[in-house]
Amino acid sequence: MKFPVLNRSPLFSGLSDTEIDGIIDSVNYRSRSFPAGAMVVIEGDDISSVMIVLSGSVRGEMTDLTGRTIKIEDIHPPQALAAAFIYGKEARYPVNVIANTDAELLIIGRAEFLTLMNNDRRLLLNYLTAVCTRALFLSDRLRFLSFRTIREKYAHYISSLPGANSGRVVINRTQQELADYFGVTRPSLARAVSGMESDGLISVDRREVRILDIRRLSTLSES
Amino acid sequence: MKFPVLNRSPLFSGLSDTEIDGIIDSVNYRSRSFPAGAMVVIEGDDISSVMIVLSGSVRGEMTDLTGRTIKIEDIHPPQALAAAFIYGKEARYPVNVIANTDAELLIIGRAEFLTLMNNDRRLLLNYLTAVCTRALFLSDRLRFLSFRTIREKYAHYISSLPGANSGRVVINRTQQELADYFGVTRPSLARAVSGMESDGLISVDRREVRILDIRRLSTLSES
DNA sequence: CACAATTTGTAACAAATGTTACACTCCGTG
DNA sequence: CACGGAGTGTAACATTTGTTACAAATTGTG
Repeated sequence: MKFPVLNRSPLFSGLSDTEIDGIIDSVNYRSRSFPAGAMVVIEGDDISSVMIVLSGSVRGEMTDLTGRTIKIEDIHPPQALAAAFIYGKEARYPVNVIANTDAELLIIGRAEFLTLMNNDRRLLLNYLTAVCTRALFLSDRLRFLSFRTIREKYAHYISSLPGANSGRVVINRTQQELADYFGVTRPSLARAVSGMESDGLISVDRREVRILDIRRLSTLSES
Repeated sequence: MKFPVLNRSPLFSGLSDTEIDGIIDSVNYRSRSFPAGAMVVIEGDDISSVMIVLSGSVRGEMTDLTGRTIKIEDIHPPQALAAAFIYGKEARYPVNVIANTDAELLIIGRAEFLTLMNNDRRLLLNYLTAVCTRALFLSDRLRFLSFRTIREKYAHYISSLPGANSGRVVINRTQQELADYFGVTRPSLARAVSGMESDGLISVDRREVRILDIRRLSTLSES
């Protein structure tokens, strides 16, 4: 097999090694090596290809106005770069991508990847699943960040958990993880939660929350 | 033509009326009428079909813990419901959808719509463009909401506008629109901007902004 | 059981933002 | 020109959140 790592990619899941080889060979692909530290793509570049990390690792970095960089995330084989953006209107890379180590990337033009998807329904469904799941994830995050107060975020969060109707839910994250999820600091979250408890809205025992006053819980943002 | 409104849908753009008819007829579709006020889908329902509004209009509504509803958006012909989520893992409607007026919806099963896309490359590309563009939009919004301070959001916003390199940009939105985009109130935005001006970071004349001190502009969040 | 690491609760103060209200400029209209 | 609306600048005060620090509770481990 040419690129053995691909059979662990969600994009090619359900396909045999032979089929993957056949698909890759049927198209005009390139593979390109980058030495450690090399720029793979520059923020603002047009996204014209699917780029899949085959070996090594790369990282996304945002650039500050002064040129200072902030690391966003590492991308390891067999993940793809900006997979959910490829066919977007005027899609551009939102960040710089730099090789952490010597790295090799598989590059397939966007039109040719479209042909591949057209020829294999499983590949198409795999890609659609990836993009739609990403959109779901982003939309979910956006909902929580758009709530103003921590109380609102917390109220909506616990009411979305299984068991909310029965008035008793269990949060399966640490407070720190939940705070990160909400985009707030942990002490602030703890303060908001204990405030809601002393207001009689909920009753908290560590990760177990009982909903005491549904009506006020939902209207707290207006009072 | 069976459903004339479809030729104005981005999903079918580039296809002739005859082709659209052919595509629809080749698949097992349903069209369903809802009287004004009827529930079209319930929050949490599995997304198993593509649903396109053919006539009338429907609205998305979030439900509060008490049952109070908050209107999210209206959906008019020929828009689709939750188009970017259809193929997501365990995709569920994030909101209730209710008919504003008597409304008719075209319903095509998700697997069958996949077949349609497999048979027509233009349809496939149209759908991919829609989903990816949506992911881009969500990702962009998420970036701004994840900046802590208004100054940071504003700094990143103006530095992403054309002309930022020349040190002079023009914002083509009202202050109110920009404040909504950032998820803050207008007076707060105005205060942050005038604070940055009196700190010598920028010079503002209504919608025209000159960048005076790029270095400090990007480090303001740490001071 | 003793111990360390993790997680959570809480407090005091600083910083940022929301809220409300009002004045001012710009611009189109009668 | 007078008028009104839209957009903007600004101020005072309340509220919320961040920051920092430390204590208490829980969990895992030898």
